[in-house]
Amino acid sequence: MFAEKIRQLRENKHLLQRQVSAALDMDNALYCKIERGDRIAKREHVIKLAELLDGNEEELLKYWLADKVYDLVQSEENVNDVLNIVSENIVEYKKNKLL
Amino acid sequence: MFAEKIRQLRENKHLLQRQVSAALDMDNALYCKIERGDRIAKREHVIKLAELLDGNEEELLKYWLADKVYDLVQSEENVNDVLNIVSENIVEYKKNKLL
DNA sequence: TGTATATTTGTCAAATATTGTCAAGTCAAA
DNA sequence: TTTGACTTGACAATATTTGACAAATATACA
Repeated sequence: MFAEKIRQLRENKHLLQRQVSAALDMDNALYCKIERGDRIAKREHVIKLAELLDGNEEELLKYWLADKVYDLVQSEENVNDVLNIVSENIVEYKKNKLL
Repeated sequence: MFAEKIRQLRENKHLLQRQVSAALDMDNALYCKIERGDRIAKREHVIKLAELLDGNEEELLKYWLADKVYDLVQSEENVNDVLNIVSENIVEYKKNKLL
């Protein structure tokens, strides 16, 4: 998801992985893994990527987070049940947060 | 969410934290934190808890995971957008997983 | 009040997980 | 067959999470 998006963006700009990873001050092996989805980027990298590749930061962050969420729940049988519990209880969660 | 559930279950059985934590072979300070929601239990502990407190294991696991998901996304503005992305792409995610 | 027991909190060390680096690998184009 | 881009795997460096312990607070009750 996130991986595909940044690859698209990079290719649209005709940039090499090497160039992007240099701009992010990151080993290109690591960038490669991120772009292939076998490593998850850090939040700060997502933000830099959005800027660098002229992507929509908010959107990229959402896909990046979605990947992390999936990562967390993938082992569960009924992923949707879990997502629904979260969704239905957001307000409640926020309340408890204040304590 | 998960925290409240296990507290309920424990109180229903008239057990002390000390007793539950002993049965789980866990420091009771740690169990206390879990029951208050300031620490997240390990999966194995959730399973043992379900058994010990006569709770529904599957349900407890779902609430436990929901907490973890919320933990992950709470900083994001539109949590529901993120959850929807996951939900809508589960099939797609599973496909990519195979590679 | 004073004592005993239960729960909660803070801090630090140990365990685990994540992120980054390096060297070696594949692949395609020239 | 050399070159450049990308990929992979193993390991090192960091960061995060979990657990242990001591001390603080709360609750019950003689």
